[in-house]
Amino acid sequence: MSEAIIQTYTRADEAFDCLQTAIVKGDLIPGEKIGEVELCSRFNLTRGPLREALGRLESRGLLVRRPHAGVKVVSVSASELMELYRIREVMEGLAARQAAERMTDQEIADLQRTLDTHEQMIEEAQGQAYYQAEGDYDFHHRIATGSRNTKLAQMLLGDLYYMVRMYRYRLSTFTGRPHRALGEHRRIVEAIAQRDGELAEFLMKRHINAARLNIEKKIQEGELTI
Amino acid sequence: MSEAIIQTYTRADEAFDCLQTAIVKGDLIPGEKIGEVELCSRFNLTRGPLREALGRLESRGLLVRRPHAGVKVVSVSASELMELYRIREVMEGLAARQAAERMTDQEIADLQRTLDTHEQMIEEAQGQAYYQAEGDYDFHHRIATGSRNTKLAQMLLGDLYYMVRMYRYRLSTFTGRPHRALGEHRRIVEAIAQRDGELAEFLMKRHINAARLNIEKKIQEGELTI
DNA sequence: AGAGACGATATTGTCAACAATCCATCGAAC
DNA sequence: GTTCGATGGATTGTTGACAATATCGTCTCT
Repeated sequence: MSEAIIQTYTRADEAFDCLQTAIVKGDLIPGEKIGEVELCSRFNLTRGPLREALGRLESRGLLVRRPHAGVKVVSVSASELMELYRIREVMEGLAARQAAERMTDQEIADLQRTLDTHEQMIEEAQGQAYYQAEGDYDFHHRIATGSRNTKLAQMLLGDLYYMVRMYRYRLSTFTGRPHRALGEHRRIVEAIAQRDGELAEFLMKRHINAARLNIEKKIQEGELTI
Repeated sequence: MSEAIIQTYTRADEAFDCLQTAIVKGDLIPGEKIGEVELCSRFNLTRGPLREALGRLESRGLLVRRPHAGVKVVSVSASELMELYRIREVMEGLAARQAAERMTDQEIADLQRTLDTHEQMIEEAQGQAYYQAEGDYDFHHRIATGSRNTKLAQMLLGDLYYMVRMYRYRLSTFTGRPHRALGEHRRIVEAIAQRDGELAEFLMKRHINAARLNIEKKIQEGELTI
């Protein structure tokens, strides 16, 4: 019954979640050395589960560990962030194509309704970047799971998005092209609704490429500093 | 100044490597439940480092853990294996394109020499699948690192290849199209040498797609059972 | 004064014992 | 005979203490 839902959470899971959100939100500064005992007292944990969580986070690339030297949050350079977007481009392109082939009509309808609420949020917030970022995340999340490709969704949602979101929180000023992005989202969903996988892939790749170029331009103009 | 800095090996690293190779080589059967103490006695470890390694392996998707219930090696279905190849297709396509843009002339020359030795191995072994598999792995490994895309290489070499190799060991009979694969490898390297990233991406995607179709056909014909 | 070496200290890596939880077997009731 | 429930055993999760190692400060030598 509800037993299937109740996943008994272990201390290590708790530690993992705490650390992950702390890293993403920027509470733990990249490059800074962190002591295990400090982390334990900060999150009310003991070192056993903490070390297990550290192992998981290291394997996901969110932090690096040198034996006997401590852990530090990974610091990603601007060029590395651009590389992340290149990876997103091809992977989410695949996700969009497979989503067009496999999403149920129900899911597609939900997705379209979601875009409506996004549009409303944008108009209400009038430039507030946060909602746009959340809406964008929501959209890509649904496409990833809609691909029905377990490993693909796992890599996108478990690895890449957390690293990208790390930067969204940090440079709180988001890309700032909400209307344009929403239009691109709409066209992608349209292609998915028509079951045109090839077009969906093309549009998604172009969408992410545009976002990358936008960030790249702002960095070169000095508006964004990483 | 190379990374000759001896990274002190910790017990957890040792456990991680042992378990990973054991899973890949098939010493640990998918689906089977494994006790922690059994693993400890098998690899001469204590439970502390072992649990840390288990956390890493779980986060990489090589095994699943249910709290208080034990761990088991992940069992991937045939369709999921095909999904893995779809992911490889787009990611290695990107790797090939970036490799064409960024590999040094020296690396490309090395890569071409590597293919020569592969050809020799194939002729000598005359159908021995093992060498072909190793050569194939070697080739794709070099392309991934040659992309100079740290995260991309990490995802390919750290996640995907291990899951794919898991199956190569298990169904010891490999794809069995060594000459054809070698020819495709040669054309990819040729494109890289000419710095034609677009062509390299196209050829790499077609190469992996062909491998996927080959395996898919054999599965449908009943020659391969997963 | 600068550079290298040495040692103290604090931090990490490891271990073995304790507590919490699940699974299987056994028993009883329908 | 079958199904449901409880209890015992085994296994996992957690904890705190112990051992190994890197860093930092100090000292000496050039």
